[in-house]
Amino acid sequence: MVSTKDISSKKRLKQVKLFESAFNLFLNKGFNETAIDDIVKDAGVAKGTFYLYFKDKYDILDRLILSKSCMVIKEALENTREKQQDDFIENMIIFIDYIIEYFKNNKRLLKLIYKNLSWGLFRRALVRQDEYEEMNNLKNIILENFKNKGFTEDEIEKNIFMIMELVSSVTYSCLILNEPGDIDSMKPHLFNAVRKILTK
Amino acid sequence: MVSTKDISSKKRLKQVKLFESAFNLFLNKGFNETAIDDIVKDAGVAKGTFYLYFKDKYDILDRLILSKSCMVIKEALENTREKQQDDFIENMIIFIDYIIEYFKNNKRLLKLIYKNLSWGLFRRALVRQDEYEEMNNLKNIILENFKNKGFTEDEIEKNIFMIMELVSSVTYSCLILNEPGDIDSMKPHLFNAVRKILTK
Amino acid sequence: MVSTKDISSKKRLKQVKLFESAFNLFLNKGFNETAIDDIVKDAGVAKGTFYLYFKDKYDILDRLILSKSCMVIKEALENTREKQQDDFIENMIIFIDYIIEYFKNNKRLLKLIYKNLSWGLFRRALVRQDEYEEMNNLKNIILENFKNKGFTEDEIEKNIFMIMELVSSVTYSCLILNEPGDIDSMKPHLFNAVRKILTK
Amino acid sequence: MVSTKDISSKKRLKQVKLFESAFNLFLNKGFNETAIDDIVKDAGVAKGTFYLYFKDKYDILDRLILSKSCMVIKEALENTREKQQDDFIENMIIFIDYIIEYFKNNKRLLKLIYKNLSWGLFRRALVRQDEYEEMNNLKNIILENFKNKGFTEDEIEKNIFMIMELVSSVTYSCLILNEPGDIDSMKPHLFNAVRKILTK
DNA sequence: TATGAATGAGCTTTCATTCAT
DNA sequence: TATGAATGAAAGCTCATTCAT
Repeated sequence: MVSTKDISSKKRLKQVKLFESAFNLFLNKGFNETAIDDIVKDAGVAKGTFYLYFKDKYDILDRLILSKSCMVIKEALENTREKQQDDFIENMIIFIDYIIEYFKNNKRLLKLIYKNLSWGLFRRALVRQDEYEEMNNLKNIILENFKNKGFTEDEIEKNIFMIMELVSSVTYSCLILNEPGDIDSMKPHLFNAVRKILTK
Repeated sequence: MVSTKDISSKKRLKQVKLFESAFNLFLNKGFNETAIDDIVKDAGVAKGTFYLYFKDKYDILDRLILSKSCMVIKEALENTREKQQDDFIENMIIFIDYIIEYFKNNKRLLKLIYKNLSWGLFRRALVRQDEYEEMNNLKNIILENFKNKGFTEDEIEKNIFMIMELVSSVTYSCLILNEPGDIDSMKPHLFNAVRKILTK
Repeated sequence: MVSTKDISSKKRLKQVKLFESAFNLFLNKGFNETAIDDIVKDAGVAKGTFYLYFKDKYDILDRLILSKSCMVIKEALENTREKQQDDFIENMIIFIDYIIEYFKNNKRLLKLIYKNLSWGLFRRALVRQDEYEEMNNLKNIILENFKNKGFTEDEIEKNIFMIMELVSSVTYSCLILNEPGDIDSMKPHLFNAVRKILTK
Repeated sequence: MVSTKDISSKKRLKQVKLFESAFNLFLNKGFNETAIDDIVKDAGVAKGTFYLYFKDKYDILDRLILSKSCMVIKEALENTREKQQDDFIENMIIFIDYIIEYFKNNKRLLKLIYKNLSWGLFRRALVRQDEYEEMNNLKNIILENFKNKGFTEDEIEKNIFMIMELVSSVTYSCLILNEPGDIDSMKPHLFNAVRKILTK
């Protein structure tokens, strides 16, 4: 006899398999170069099954990007909490550095999610409070600390947004296009800029 | 009697027509949604003629982006020279503001060239000295002035690069995604960040 | 109710229809003059269906040639066995004559498969033992008999090869190009040559 | 002042250049893979000029094959006359061996002209008495000698035709397809077959 | 004679999506 | 839920040939 939970698991299994197959193929072949056919063959399910769980190729990509981005940000936040400093600006630098180092080792993931690694995503990730309660707490701590420095809440949000845009855009350019050079020689200037932006 | 120049003009005419048709279609329908068929029909030439002048759809896009970006940058530089201030940081702000305002009125162009409006492109534009001699002069003036402020040449290049990335990325996000809000309420913070980055 | 076999049959039906359409069109219009479009229209299936069953136009041609060649050779072998003589050389002549007569009535087929009607094909046909068990038996009998005549196995293979090349090439020339004349006035000389080659 | 002959030479020059370019490209890229565009670019003339001298791509191929085949046959005949033996069958073997050895060193040429290297071509070559007077003399000698052996003229022509077909077809198969093996291990059997056919 | 820009029908191939089972 | 055969519009691109100059 099979329990309801087992059926649900079995059902979920195909979805998970499709998700993983799509992820691997997008990373290795690229999004445009991957056909639905490739995904279902890799996942070992029928073509129709794909459309049972996902609207289309862009649907699975979006979900993939959200999932992977959340993971990276969560990791970065956890790492920052572990190494927590007194100076909140330095915590920000640690957070940024973790993300940069992560993508240095996962360039293909960076390529895939680049266009969506932004404040918007960050916000979406923070909103999913059921999954990331802890993130929310941390976020509040960050906000609190900047307020103490004399920033308004609007200023904080906009500055964080700008920093996210700056960092992701520079990281992408250095790691993927090697423009204007390698990320390591860029880091001091980037961190410097971040520090300046965050200083009243 | 038809002069050699006229023949050459006639020849060029089709290329120009293709260029314009592609530009309009890319803007209105989007790049992926525009077929070569659409371009040649709009230009009123045969399909083969397209391949006489362009390698493929990406070739015409690249040339389009380069051409339009150069134009915007040139305009911005000219405008900056006209309104030239004593303070070079303020000149930079004027330059940036011009570009932002330009794209505020040409959102679809921004969408099209976003991924390529970067320092790399700027550099390519500057390199075309025959076309943009004046730009080169201005660039030298800028470099000279920052050196006086105590920046090394490396610092200048990297900071300008970061500012370009920051500005383009924030402009795109605000104008196209309206994220985290409208560009006008972002501007003060953005300009503030730029000023901080450019201050020793 | 539809059995599994019926579903499979239905599936196969389109492939068979494509096969037949391609065969007729190749015969009547020629290979190069036949477009995939022509084939699918004639078969009454969608273009994509063609690529479900065949890699490309050359794939269907190859399979067509193999199938038709096997058929002719099989018929010729069966006919030879029916009219079997004591003298093995005469059996060979009967075999050859059957093939010549066959193509006399199917000149367009000869045109289509000529380049591939060779010892290589013959060997491939013989190898398909599951489909042509009887052919294998006959082949063994032939080999056995020539060995008795004092030929080495190497000699037999090479002589059979040469005869196949000679016959197919002369048949093609006479039937298709009428060069140097009609096949019937060529036959005595051709058979004579074959007899000489097969005589120690 | 330019003489009529010079103009004619100049005119001929482009034709010759086209001929040579086509030959090299057909050999190196293959006939189907060579576009008229490739030929005219290589020859350094305009596209329209091609159609001034040749009907189409097949026209230039035909002329190429005829020209090159005549050359090979002429060389083979000259070589045979030099090494002339008393036995006319052995002269035939020398003639055949020369052609085989020639193509062993020019496999790509063999590939190109194979379908047309036949008795028909041989006859066409012999017919061009103005260009190949000597060939005609030799041909007559051959005919004379076989008549002495008791062959009718019809028998001679048909046997020579069969031998040409046999040799070219076997040579092609061995050299290009390596089927059923290399040409050198085939030669003894081939020459043996030729001798048998030519023996009353 | 010579040019070469222009043609445009034609090609093969892809692939997201559907739907009867 | 799950299948996978079938679809067919649409894509990018080629190239022999023409013709005004």
